[in-house]
Amino acid sequence: MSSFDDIGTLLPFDDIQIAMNVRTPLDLGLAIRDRRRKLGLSQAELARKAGVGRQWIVAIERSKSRAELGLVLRTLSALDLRLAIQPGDRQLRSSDETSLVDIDAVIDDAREDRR
Amino acid sequence: MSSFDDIGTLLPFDDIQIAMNVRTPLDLGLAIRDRRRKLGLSQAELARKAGVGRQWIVAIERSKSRAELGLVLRTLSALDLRLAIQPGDRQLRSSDETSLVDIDAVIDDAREDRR
DNA sequence: CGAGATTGTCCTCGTGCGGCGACTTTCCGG
DNA sequence: CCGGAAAGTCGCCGCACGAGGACAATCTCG
Repeated sequence: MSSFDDIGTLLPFDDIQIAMNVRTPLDLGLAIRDRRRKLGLSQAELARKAGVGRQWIVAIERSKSRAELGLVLRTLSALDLRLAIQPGDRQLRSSDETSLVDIDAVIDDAREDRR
Repeated sequence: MSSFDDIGTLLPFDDIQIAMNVRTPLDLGLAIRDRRRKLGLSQAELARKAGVGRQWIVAIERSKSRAELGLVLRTLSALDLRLAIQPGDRQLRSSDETSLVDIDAVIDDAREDRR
């Protein structure tokens, strides 16, 4: 799991992160942990502010693949982080037949459950 | 610092969306539907490419609050969309006591299940 | 070195997700 | 105006989520 795939995970942790791509749950976990620490919050505090269980924070920070969206959004909000959708790199036209993900790769991907 | 106070939700659907903020599951649903349409994909096709059930696409496009993160990421990937985390507007210092979300608001928020 | 906080694990339990099949309804072209 | 595709609904079912309690590791200070 190379930390630096592309643009993701860059923008060091020094002070502020300008932006960070989220391709996998791992990316998200790192971002959350990083931010939480910077804000000087404990997992318990963040959990309370975000309205989730403390356990859940632990799990999400360690790249929980199947966390539910609502909680993620609340957590990010509690950390004063924003989620943005941007167009990907691949420039596809209307009826481009690019095999985006495809079932095969997905099944493979589905294998990566925990950790 | 951020020159763009509210980059969210702007940038119409005309051709391309430069960026769109995701504050709620609804935002996500709209973005997905919009993008899918532009790519000329049916829900079934997208479902197959993203490796999710067709039902799930229906649900997510109509703002499903509790969808799981992994599927969302796969779907966005299938649509060639990127998720990015950005610092929020609120500039908090280390031990800022800003009541971010707080349990009360959360319970309230939890009420908004479907639609 | 010990006390308290912080983090991580294990467990149980209830609730709902997500996939799938089967329809129904809406949309759209010819 | 008809027929087929796309979109949406309903029900069933297995399985994992997420909360919370109890504890075990760390960490951090005084």
